[in-house]
Amino acid sequence: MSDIEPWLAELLRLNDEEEKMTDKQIKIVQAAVEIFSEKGFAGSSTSEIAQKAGVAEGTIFRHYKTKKKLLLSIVAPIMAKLVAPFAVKDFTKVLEADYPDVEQFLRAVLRNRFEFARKHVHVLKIFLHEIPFHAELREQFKDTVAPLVLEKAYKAIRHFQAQGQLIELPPPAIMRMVATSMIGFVIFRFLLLAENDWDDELELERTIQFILHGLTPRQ
Amino acid sequence: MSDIEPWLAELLRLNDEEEKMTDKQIKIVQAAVEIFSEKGFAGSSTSEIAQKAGVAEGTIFRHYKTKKKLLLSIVAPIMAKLVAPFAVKDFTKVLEADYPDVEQFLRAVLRNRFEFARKHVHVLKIFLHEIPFHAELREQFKDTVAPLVLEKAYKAIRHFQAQGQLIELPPPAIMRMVATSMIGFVIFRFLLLAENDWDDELELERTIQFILHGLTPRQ
Amino acid sequence: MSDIEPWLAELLRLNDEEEKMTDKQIKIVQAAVEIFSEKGFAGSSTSEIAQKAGVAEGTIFRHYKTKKKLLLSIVAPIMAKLVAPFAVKDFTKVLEADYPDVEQFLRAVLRNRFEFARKHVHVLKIFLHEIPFHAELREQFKDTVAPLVLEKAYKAIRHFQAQGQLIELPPPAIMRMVATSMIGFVIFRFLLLAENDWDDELELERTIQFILHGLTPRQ
Amino acid sequence: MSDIEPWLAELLRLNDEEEKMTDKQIKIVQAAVEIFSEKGFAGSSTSEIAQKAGVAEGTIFRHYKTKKKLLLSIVAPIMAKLVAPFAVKDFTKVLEADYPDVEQFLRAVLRNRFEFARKHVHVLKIFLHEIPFHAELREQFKDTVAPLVLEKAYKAIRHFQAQGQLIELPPPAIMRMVATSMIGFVIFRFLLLAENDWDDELELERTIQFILHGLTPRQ
DNA sequence: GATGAATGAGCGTTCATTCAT
DNA sequence: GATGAATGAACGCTCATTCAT
Repeated sequence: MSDIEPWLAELLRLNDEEEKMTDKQIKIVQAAVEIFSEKGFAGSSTSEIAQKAGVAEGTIFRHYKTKKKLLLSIVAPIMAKLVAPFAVKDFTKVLEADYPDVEQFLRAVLRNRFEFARKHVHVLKIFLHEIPFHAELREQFKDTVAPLVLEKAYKAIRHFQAQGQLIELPPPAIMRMVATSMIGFVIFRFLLLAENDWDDELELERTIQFILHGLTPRQ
Repeated sequence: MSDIEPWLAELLRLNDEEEKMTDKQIKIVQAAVEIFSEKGFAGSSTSEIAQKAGVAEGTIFRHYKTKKKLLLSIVAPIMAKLVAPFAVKDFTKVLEADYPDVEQFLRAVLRNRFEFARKHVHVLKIFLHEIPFHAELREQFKDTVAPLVLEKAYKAIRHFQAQGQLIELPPPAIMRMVATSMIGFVIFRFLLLAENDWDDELELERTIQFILHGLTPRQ
Repeated sequence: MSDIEPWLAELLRLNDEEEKMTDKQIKIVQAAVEIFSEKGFAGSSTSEIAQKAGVAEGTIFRHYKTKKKLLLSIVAPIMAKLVAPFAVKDFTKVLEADYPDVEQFLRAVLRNRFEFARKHVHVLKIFLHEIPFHAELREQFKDTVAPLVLEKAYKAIRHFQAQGQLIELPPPAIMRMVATSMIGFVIFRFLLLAENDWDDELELERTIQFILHGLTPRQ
Repeated sequence: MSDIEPWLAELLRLNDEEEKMTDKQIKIVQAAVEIFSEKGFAGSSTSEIAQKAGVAEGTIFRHYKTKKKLLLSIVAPIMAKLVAPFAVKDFTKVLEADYPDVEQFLRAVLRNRFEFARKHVHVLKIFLHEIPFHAELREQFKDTVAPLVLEKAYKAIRHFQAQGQLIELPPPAIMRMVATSMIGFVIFRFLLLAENDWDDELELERTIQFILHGLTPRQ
């Protein structure tokens, strides 16, 4: 039995097909993630993936008819997972019950997605890199992922605006500020940071405070 | 004489080698920028570039010994330009003389870099895409570009903190928030935005206010 | 039980091994005939055959160790069948008893082989196509099939020449004319003809008359 | 300068592009003809052709974008050449002036096409083999080649029928008999014959007499 | 300086065949 | 007997790069 990494298991569980995956198939995905994230899709060769996975090159094509389908099988599921927290049905109830103020809500979301990013850095990196070059990904994002999360996010924004906890900017503008700061935080933390003194807790809190100060009314 | 696009002229002027560039060479760079930005470096072929540029394949290699050097000749100069505003010698004097408060300074910088981004979207897109895959670019950025701009930026931050115009966070943290919001704004505007009602002036101002509220002390 | 087509049953009966053939084996042969005849041997893939036959790829190789042996198992038997009418022992007796004149003999042979061709078009097409590329087939034809039929055919030709019913050309020449016209007729009818008004009976008779006029003495 | 074989020169002259063909290109075509005719199109590999031609594999694809286009560039021109004798404008005049009786006409055609076949055996073999598998070839044959030759042939047949030199069968039937015997002769001579005592002149004359006796009225 | 034919390594993919289950 | 995952050699084709003209 091969050592299937936890993040991979979780990502694959999405499809409910994980069961069917053979040992070799998992090794292929694992190798592909590493190599794609290191060299980019177009810069990676299937022979290199096969070698790293310890399988014959033909084996890759038995499971994924083309190199591109291998990419999509890795990258497409991440999108659903990425916005999963917003997919709950009774979103408004959750809001009211669990998050009395915007700070707690924002902190919960940021923390949760930060953990998610930590688990899936490699796949997220591939996703960010390849989305401009693959129409299928862009379409999936625009048609199914983005609308879902935006709808819920705007609902939350209007909810807190009604309570006077957020300034009266149009929800898309607020959304943009928050998303930008969140994504910027994640990119900085996982893609740029190489070394030094960095305290996740502290910086996360600073980012939250920055967003809150930027978006809450001064009394 | 070929129609050399203004942004290209400006970018190339950097090297002070513009003079030496032949008509064909300019066409090559122009074609390469278009194709690299559309398909990524690894996904582009030199033959396609040659075709779009209207030159023979060999001509590309006469001017740029390798495909990679062609990329670097396009992408490397953008880095210097990107941080040019911070390269003035008497930075402190400029600060004191021209920007009495942080809002004006931030607005000036953001506006200026926004114009720059508008001119160089394609090259910037290539730059963002390729920097993770090319050590030379990363090195150049870390060794020459980043230090210069960070030094000046920290100086400015400390300057405004000393005047009580910025909250007392460590300069790198402040820098991160501002940079994240700026870059996020630019990416959103130029890479994601497809269509709709978007007012550059308005959104720029909103972004500035967001940053300011997030980073200035409440009285 | 699979629907085994009559022509196939007849062809396979040759080997006296028909009994041993499993259901799956028959499906494999059936699929192989269709695909070989449509795309040629070299242009067909075993995986496509397996798919069309509804069996696993491995199953083909359990029964026929190589792709080529599958071809030969289909094509080799057709040769024997092709010349079967000449394989009767007391050929001269049959001639004297049943065919008083050359016209009746020729008509009988042509009709009979025409029916045979109708039944086995696909396999015959494969045979014609592959014989130049497979030494085994060529050898089998030259060493066992051709001699047998030629011997009998020459006997018949000499028999009718002795009776003054055929002109005095060397038997091989006569054989060539007849064979050419017969094969030409069959190819035209089964491989070229796409559409139109064509009356088998009429054209067959015309062909017979053409051969007879060409080869019988004018009084 | 490479030794360009005469038959190849003649075949290529068709296109009036022969001039433009490089030395290597000719070697490629020459090697392709040999290998295709020996192993069939699907059974040949481009690497083998390159090796035999003494060029790099890439060179083949610089001149012929695909393996199939290489095949077509060889096989398509033969069709036009094949029926060239019927392409003369004033066909009826030629008939009346040069061929007072059907025997002379038939002999002229047969001899001429026999010489043609001698020159182009290899390419003709490829043509015969590949026509069932390539729609382009079939279309070209049905749409442009066949109609032209049939029109002229039927004209000649009716011409000789009007003079009482041919029996009153429908021209297509007559055409079929003649074509079958001609093609059969050629195939027998060039594709089947391996060795022995065979006198071209004698056998050609026998074939002509066979056709004539089969198709001319007995007085 | 510019060309484009030529190269050969390497690409993604398919293939006939094997073998543990 | 039947399966289908696995193989790795070979396929058609593209690539960045060279060099004689």
